[in-house]
Amino acid sequence: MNLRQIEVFRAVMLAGSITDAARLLHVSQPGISRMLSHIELQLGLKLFERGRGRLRPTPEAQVLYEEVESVYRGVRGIETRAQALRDGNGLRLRVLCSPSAGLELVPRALHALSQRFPSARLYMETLRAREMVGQLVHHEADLAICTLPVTHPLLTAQTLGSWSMGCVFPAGHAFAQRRSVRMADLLREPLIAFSEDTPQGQLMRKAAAKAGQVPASRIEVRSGQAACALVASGAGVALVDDLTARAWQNERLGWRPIAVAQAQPVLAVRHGAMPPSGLAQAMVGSVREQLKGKDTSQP
Amino acid sequence: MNLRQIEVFRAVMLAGSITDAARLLHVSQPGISRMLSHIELQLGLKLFERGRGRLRPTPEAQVLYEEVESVYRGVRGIETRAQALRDGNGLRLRVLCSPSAGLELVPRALHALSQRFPSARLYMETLRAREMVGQLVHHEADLAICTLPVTHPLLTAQTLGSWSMGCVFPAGHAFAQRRSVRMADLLREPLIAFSEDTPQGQLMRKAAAKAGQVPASRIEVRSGQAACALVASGAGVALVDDLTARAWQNERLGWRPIAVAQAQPVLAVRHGAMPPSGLAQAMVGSVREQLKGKDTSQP
DNA sequence: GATCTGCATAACATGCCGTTATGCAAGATC
DNA sequence: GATCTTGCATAACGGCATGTTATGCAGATC
Repeated sequence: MNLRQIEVFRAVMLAGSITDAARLLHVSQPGISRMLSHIELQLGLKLFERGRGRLRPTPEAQVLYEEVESVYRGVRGIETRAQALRDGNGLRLRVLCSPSAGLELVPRALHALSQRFPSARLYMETLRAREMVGQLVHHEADLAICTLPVTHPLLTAQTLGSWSMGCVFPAGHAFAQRRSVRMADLLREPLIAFSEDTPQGQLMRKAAAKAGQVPASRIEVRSGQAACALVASGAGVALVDDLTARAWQNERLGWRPIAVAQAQPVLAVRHGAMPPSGLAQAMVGSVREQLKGKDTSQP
Repeated sequence: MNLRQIEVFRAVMLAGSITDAARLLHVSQPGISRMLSHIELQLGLKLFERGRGRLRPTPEAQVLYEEVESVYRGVRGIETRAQALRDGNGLRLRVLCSPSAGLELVPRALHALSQRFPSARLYMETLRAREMVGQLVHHEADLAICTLPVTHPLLTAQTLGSWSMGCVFPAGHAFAQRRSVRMADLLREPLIAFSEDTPQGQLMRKAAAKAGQVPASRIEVRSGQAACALVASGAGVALVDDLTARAWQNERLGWRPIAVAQAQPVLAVRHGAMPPSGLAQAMVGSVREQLKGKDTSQP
């Protein structure tokens, strides 16, 4: 018994006549007549008594009808569930991100995503790389937006865009007049920067070496947040990633890119064995959009 | 989403690959491939990730699969239920019968029916006409086997065969030598017969009038059972319906038809608005078979 | 690099399911 | 009781879903 047969049988039971069932299903009467005969033949059951100008269901038909109705509801349930999945509902998306991406990039991307999928259930958490790996591997999160390469045999990564080092300074500073800041210029400023045992510190050291300069920092920090906070309180200028810099900029704080800074990738990382949900793919696209629009917003 | 699509999606989820799903469904691989693409297009959902030589279900597919599995089970339930109905299971048959039919005719018919439908649930009850009508009208019974005409606007009747009056006598009686007994012969015997205010009494009176005879009965009874019991204890010979006579005959009791007796109908009566179940129709056929075979069994 | 496995596409056959036209039987109407 | 209306069945036909075989391509395997 196929689904069309179930629909037809149900319609005839509901309508009480072949003609009305045809109207209910928006098809012609002979189609229903033939289909019904075929159903009875195939089931080996007489479902309706013809005659006296009316169609009367046999007891067998009434028993079968209960089963048929439940299947019909089930099929409607599939359609409904599929619609919900298209709308991003029925599945949650758990996004992890590194601290710098969690300030502006991922929040903006998630906001855009929630506009596109109003009924989606979204979760976000800011973590260090080590913990990200654990959660992704154990399916405790679906997607991670990272600013540093993450390697693990079970995980797959995808480049979404890039970030680089930038210089943060108080609003009135002379750097505000330039389009970019060279490493050499930083030597003459009270510098706040990442310790060399942090990943960002390593990058900064390489960039400085490339420029032939070794800026000695007065104050060392272990997060872009701390660096920006120090700059905001007047402690000097800072070398931080541009993702963090952008998030902190306001009327008291400015930033400019570093001239020779090397671009670093922003990565989407997920479990390799489980294909991404449509929502996860949309999130990846949303982050990519945010990174693409980045260059035009400020300097 | 139609049923074939549900089957195909389920098979692919179970088999883990398109090729194996095709094997599972005993069709060719390209058919499944095209069908699966069509399903994804129609649902607007990416259900599987192709690549790396393997098919991996997306989270959406896994969510949908639960719904699909329940519908699939439901459809299997319909098939199973239809099979049960074909076997006479899943529906009960409640048969009423008049006392004379309840002695042998209906029991034999029900026995034959239970052979044909080993798993059917059958009920039988012996009632007077008045109570039969009430139970049939209120759907408390499905079918009645009557030996007297029953009329009611909601009920429909169908003739299955006929019965007539017969003569019951002790084993050694001279009647045993004849093929039939004439009314005139009964005048010379001590007669036990139905009171004239019973339907059977009326019939007997008419038959006697037709033969120009008026047998005066020594003992009057109101049931064929009582008449046969009296004959068995030696009280005389009796005029009873041949259905009852046949049931009572043994080495101590014989019976012969009455020569001029008029045939009376055996009727199947049921509710007019509700079509009969297949089981009820089979029961009607079974009773008809019993009545057909009746003439060959005895005298 | 050769081979094998798995999926996609093309081209074609077939049967289900839709259509319109029409006939017949049974109530309904006058 | 003749006629009209209503409801179902049948015939004849067309399109699309669903099957087939042949073949190409990509990635895994040895």
